[in-house]
Amino acid sequence: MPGSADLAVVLSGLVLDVAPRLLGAVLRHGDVAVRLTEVEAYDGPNDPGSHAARGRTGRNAVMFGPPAHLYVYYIYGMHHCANVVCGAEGTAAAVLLRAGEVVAGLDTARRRRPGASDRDLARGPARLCRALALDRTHDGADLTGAVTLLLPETPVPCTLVSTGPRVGLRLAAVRPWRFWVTGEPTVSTYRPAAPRRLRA
DNA sequence: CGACCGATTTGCT
DNA sequence: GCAAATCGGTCGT
Repeated sequence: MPGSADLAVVLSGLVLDVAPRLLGAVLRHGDVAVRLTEVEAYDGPNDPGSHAARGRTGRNAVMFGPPAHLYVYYIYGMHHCANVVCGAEGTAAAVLLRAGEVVAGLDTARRRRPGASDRDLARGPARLCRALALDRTHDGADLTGAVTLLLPETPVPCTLVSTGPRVGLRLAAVRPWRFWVTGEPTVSTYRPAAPRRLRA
């Protein structure tokens, strides 16, 4: 039976091994809980698509810290996205939590996402943060306090895990480091990275 | 200090 | 299908 002590051990592994093991895990904040159905791996400074690609900065410092902590960043002036820090301390690997299914606190999640269908409540990285009310104040939080992560008792079998290119990146999007539970309706729709607008 | 741009979502055409 | 919304991180002058 996986206790909280095991979490950091599991997450300290190689990010490509850890990412699929997060599928089916339950992330809880307050009364809202989300079962993860889609994640994306980022491999620290070795990965051109990672926030850590250009070394440690004020924003990404948490990525360089110990595993089993939350890295939450703010983007596009209006959205938050949450990652779970993986790998040994100093490796700066992380797994972006792209989508999930709300399995508890449905009413609270619906209030936070007015107009959204239940399926869409946490379908997308920024939507997931909105449903769980995660923001920059949770950056660096360990996963045993206000926010918890519970690994599945039995991992989602690899026959039910699909992989594909990462979403929304300009660089290295082609690496098949996105993992999702095959057939899950809460998985976000694939969108290739937007082409750069030509400058006049 | 100024300019550029992003691991997105939403709404309108 | 496409562009707007909106701001902090990062880099160049």
